[in-house]
Amino acid sequence: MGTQKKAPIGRPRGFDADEALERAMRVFWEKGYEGAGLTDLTSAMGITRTSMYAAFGNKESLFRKALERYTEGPASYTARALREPTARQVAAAFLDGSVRVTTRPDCPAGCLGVQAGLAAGNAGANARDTLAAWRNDGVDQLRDRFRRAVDEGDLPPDTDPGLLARYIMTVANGIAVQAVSGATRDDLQHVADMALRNWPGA
Amino acid sequence: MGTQKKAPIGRPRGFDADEALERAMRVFWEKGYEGAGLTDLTSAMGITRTSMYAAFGNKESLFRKALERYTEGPASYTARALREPTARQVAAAFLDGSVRVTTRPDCPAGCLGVQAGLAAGNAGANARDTLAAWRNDGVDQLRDRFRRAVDEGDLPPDTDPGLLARYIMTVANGIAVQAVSGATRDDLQHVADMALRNWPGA
DNA sequence: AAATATATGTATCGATCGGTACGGAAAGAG
DNA sequence: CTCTTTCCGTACCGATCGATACATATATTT
Repeated sequence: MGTQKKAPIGRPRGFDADEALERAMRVFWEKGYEGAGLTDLTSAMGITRTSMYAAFGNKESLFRKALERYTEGPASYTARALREPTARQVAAAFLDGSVRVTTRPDCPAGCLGVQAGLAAGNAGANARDTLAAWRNDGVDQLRDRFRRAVDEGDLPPDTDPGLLARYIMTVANGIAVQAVSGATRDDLQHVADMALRNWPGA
Repeated sequence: MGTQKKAPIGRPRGFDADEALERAMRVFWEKGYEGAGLTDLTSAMGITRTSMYAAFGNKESLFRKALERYTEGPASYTARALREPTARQVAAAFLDGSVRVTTRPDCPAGCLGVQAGLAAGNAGANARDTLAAWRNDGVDQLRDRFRRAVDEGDLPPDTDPGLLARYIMTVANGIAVQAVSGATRDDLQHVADMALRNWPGA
């Protein structure tokens, strides 16, 4: 008994959709939304155009799913950082995570959420807006967490949680740009440390 | 006597090349290298494809010239900042300039040197590398200036000029990303101020 | 077995990409 | 004037863009 998964009707797909999405994420990460062609994507995914469209809809929705996977995979340090006990530890974990992810030797340099589409033509406008919303969502999450820290007395009462969140995200975004410019992990870890030397209240 | 400019032989061009380059720069700034099509560029420049190729070579060299114009125009705050008397003032002028340029109401949001091509496909690889070199050149200039400040006793002798330069550029790059994410000039000015609170030695 | 439903592979669509061939137009040189 | 040089406008090139039509293959359902 229990929920036995019934085999879906029709011919089963001949590839692992998760694995294919992972590959697509890497391509978007490395080449950006507009720079990643369907040929790049499908050849990296190991499937044909037809299979991609059947499984993921179109390029734009493939990109959105790839961004979700990025959020829950490489960028999961964000959610972990938010659970740190103090605001200072939240900020440190967030920046350290940014440094590590943007300089992983087995992944493209930089951050998918930044470099996949800061500026775009008509074809990439939706992806660009999706990414801007993604980044702003990160700021909001940090702000809410810092607001709680103020309420709890973890941060001084005159602290501006929104400003602090914007500041941390700004440094993280800058780290992503520097990573794709060739800065090393050591370089950026020192930058992240320096960015936290002016932490309020301590 | 004197250098009297002799009219060039052949039909004179019917447009202002500087003005056309300025327009092209705006398009690259707004849409990025890959996102800016020849149709976007030439229609904004007010000239035909043929005239563009005759005057600027091709898309890539047009982009390089547009980046030079950006350096000497909107991004000229960098050269001015480097001439400030103290390292602290250099850093403050550089970040303030970043904030102002990336949030000008009459220009696209963000920084051309960042958003025009962080990630790119094969077609934009050269532009991406050109931009990375441009950003790294900025870091080098800041580092040299801070190194001089250490020599002059303006900064403590144990200061790492390269780290300080990387830090300032990281914040500036992050400001550019945040500007294109919708952050306001006030938001980012506060971020810039916060980034300088941990200035070494004072 | 036949019927149905989904996946795959090929071959291609119209649109757009960056780049150009070619002929006419507008200037100086003779 | 004619000749030469350069610029401009049209019309077009092959390549690539994202997306699809169609036939075939492989599964479940009846």
